[in-house]
Amino acid sequence: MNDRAVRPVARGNSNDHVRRHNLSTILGLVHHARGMSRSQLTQTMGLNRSTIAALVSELADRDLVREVDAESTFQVGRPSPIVRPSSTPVGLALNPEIDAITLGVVGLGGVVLSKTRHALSAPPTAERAVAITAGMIDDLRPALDGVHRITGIGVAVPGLVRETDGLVRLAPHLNWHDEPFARMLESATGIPVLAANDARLGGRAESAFGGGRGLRDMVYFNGSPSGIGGGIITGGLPLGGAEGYAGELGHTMVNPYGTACHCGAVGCLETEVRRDRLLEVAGLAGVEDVDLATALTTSTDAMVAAEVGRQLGFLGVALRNTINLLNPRLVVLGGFLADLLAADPLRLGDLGSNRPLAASRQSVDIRPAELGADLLMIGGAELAFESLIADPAAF
Amino acid sequence: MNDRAVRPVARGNSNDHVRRHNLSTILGLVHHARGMSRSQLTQTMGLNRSTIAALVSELADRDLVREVDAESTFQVGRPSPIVRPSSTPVGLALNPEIDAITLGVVGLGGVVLSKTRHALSAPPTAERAVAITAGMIDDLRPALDGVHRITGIGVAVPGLVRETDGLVRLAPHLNWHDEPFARMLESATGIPVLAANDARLGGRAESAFGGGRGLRDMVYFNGSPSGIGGGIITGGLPLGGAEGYAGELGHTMVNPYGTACHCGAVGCLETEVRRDRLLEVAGLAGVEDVDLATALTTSTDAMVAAEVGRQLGFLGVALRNTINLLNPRLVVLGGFLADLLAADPLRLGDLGSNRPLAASRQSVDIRPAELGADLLMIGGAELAFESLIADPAAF
DNA sequence: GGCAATTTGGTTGCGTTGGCAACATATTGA
DNA sequence: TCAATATGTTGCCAACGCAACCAAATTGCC
Repeated sequence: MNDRAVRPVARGNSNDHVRRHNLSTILGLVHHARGMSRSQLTQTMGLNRSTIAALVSELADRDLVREVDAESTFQVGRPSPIVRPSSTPVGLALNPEIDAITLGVVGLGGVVLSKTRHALSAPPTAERAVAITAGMIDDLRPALDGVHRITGIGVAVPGLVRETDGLVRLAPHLNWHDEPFARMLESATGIPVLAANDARLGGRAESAFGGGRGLRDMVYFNGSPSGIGGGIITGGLPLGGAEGYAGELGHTMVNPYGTACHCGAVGCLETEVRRDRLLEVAGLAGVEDVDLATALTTSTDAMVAAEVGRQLGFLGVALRNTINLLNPRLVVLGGFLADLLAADPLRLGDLGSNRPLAASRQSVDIRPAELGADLLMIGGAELAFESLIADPAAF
Repeated sequence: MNDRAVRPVARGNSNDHVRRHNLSTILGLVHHARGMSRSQLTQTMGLNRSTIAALVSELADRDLVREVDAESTFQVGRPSPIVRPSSTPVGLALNPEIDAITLGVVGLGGVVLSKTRHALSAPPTAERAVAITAGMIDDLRPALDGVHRITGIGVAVPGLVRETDGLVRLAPHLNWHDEPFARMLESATGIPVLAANDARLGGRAESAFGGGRGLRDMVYFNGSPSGIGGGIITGGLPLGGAEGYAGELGHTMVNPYGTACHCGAVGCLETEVRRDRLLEVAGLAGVEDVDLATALTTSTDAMVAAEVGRQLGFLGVALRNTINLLNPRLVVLGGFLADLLAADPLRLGDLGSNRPLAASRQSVDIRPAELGADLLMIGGAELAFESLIADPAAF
């Protein structure tokens, strides 16, 4: 591992890049804010009015944004037209799981237009997942043709994904090992495919449209039935690391005398903090459509309180490490970790003997996720929109 | 903490910015590579020859770089002149410690031109540190005047520093609490001052001129007599977090049954992995100028081996967490952690029951620091050069 | 030693592009 | 009607890419 890759950061900038950058910035702002007035754009970007007008009109010509008259601004002066994302471009978001494959059609602004769930009796192989997805997309096509344009497919994978090429290194519950899933789906559908870890995409979604809107530094912890993952945003950008494996919060060591984890280590967060154990002590094992949060908050059972306390203790260790390491402005807890937070909100606010350094602690908020069931659809679509937003003129 | 700061990332780009960006990129490349040929610059930046020539000549006019003839390139064709950083601009690097204040004069390219150590009998107050530093700078001025130009002062503080304004939140060993050190030194000297945590600056130095050259994702662990700190580089940039407190690797939980730490938590890395304990078991407590690495590697004492093993175990926990969280290409161990690594290099290569996820583990190297005693001078100077490199035309 | 091949530099001028300032105009609330 | 805010249009300027020319320096072959 001595390749010493020359960093491609050092790029020269030319006039071409300027326009690309400006178009990209406008589309990104409009996408994430779901619409802004032209004067707001002018202010935010610090460019001239005429320049903004020209840029917006180019985006409108390409049907990437639409200008609509503002209604009742309640302020003096000529009203500035609102620039909204066009509904023409859509991203497809895919989430293969052990018991189903979910495909979403998502518009700019993170609007989920439709969501289709294909139930499965057994975990699919990569080949089968590709075939099923291709079929689902074919079924969608009549409804999309002529109205929408697909910009790409973003896959939220419950496992480790090499983001450079979408190789699924390991998805333990799907039993996928080194499957070049993105490439496979790309050749089956002819649509550009990007893939990433599901929790990382959840983090991007929360950052763009959830509790992390406008924040440059946040961490998302996702608690799923099969484990704990995470997504980190620093400096306003998702933190990927060398190959896109960053954010594995579930494998933080929280208990040296804990259980052995499938990853080969001992006492990982995800071996100690588990949804199934909470269901078990709450007497909800096997029940469908459980409301874990209310079950935990209303329980008077000492066993439940003990297990909640135990798990919050371990979660606190991971929070402490993460806050010390990354100094985020916000930590978002999603999935069953939000239920755990609801069960004892004060516990994580203080963190007791797991206190991060005072300075970092004072500037951080710990909150439940705002986005619900559409989280992974929105996150996946962020991937699908990535190249569109990076260079709108190319579309 | 609900300020929801609007991210100032969304900046428009104008033609002015293009030139600024290009000048900055060239100066940054030349600084970090300590010289590149013009044709290399042309290739790396992807701009036209004439453009590079014009940009380089502007930098040369401002005496920020110098073009010298290349000697013996061993390849056909007209040799391309080497663009080297000029020695005129210098950054001052300051490192206040409990027993001394060290001030360095550093040229572009990270070349330490001089280093002055002012020994102290007791830890200085912030006021006294400012006064001493101002005196040291006055003493330097005759030698600098007419030859060098000071671009700024970068302070490496052994404590938590709010990087936005250089407020020292807490430097436990200096006993500083909320001292606006950067502002104080700025008004005393009239020179722009930036301050940051010492380990973070060490990480920047290793990233720019040490083992991390050219790598976009690395982590630096620094083991000092007073504790363990760290610096993180992701995507080629130092990771600061919301207020610049990121990188506190010393407060990762490694032992839930460990010692209480001054930070209020229990079992932090820096309470379990300590230089003084190593010195003690090696029978070197109180000895001056110890060579801990050789002492540890040559020792046949079982006590020494046991303590080394114990500490490497805890260090392994922190490494595992960090590698899982950040997926770095390289982990650099500095200070006494490098000695610990030397004592048993294989142990950290494997990490045993503290194995990071296979994918992240396969792509990471763990190596000792390359930069020696000048580490903090070089890191501090990086701060001092920051504004110069960001906008060379302003100087 | 001489010559071709190769690589890069120096200079100039042209064309393209994007951003900005200035002017005139439109819309709204008080 | 006025003040405030915003848009539309036009002409100018700065920066860069590129092409074309010539010059320079080096290697390697004859």
